[in-house]
Amino acid sequence: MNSSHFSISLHILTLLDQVKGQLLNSEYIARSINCNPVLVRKELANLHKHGFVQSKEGKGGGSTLAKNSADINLGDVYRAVKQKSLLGGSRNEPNPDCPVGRQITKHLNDLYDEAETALVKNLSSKTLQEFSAGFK
Amino acid sequence: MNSSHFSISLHILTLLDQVKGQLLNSEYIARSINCNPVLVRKELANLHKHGFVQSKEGKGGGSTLAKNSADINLGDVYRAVKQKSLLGGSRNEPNPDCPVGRQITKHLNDLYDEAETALVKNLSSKTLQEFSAGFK
DNA sequence: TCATACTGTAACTATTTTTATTACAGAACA
DNA sequence: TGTTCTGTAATAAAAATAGTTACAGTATGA
Repeated sequence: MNSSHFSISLHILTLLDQVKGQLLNSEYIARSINCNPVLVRKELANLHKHGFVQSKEGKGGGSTLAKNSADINLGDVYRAVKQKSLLGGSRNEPNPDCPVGRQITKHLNDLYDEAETALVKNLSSKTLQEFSAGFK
Repeated sequence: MNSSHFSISLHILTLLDQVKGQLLNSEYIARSINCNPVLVRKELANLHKHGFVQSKEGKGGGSTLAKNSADINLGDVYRAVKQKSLLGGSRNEPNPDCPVGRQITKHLNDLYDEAETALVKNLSSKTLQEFSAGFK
């Protein structure tokens, strides 16, 4: 993927959890993250698509969590946010005339899938509520 | 890190294991990977620094494994190759005036460290020999 | 009903990161 | 002593990422 998506999404979700149902707009969130509001809105669009947040358009609008933070686990967030494999994905095709080059993409993908599964499993053991509770 | 480093390093190590002690030069390796030979030499320099390969300069030179592939595990390779945290690392500092912004970097880093440890543990359960044996 | 303040999205620009290229000194070899 | 490598630096090109501008559509309330 691109790791900052996950950071930004988690930052957003944490903010939304902290304010308990209050609507936050993209400008406010962007100031906390210190990034562009459009980037926040794009990230929110993705979180919305995956059912983590609800948004309200128009004046006084903003976003809020669509479910209880205890029911959101970080592995699910990771999967929702993920765009491409964490490892892997070189831009050049290895040489098909080389026995190693011909097969390595598949072998690497298998390896990466397994490794990433282990990572996601770890993340899945934590809820947003737990993560958010660490902030005082 | 930058995931292609790991892919390239593993590709190199696999090639070196396949030819069992024969010296391979960076040009040959680069053709299999389909990348620039200088990139291969840089990657080899790092693998050399971490004791995975030996190199011989001069005419007829090249590289070879510095130890038995059964004694190289993929978690160690990952750690040798890793340059920065897999997740995390956004380029802007979150807002220190926001309670969430002020603390999130640390919280994210802790989270990422644990998740990455799970991933490395998975990789560590596999040796280069096993990986390389998958190629026929 | 109209000004205001949002979201959602697209198009474009800027910045940063990654990869490729060029170049060359020094090593080993025949 | 010419050739073929490594090792490394400097630079250029390409790709990925983030930021900006712009604007249509939606809700709000004076």
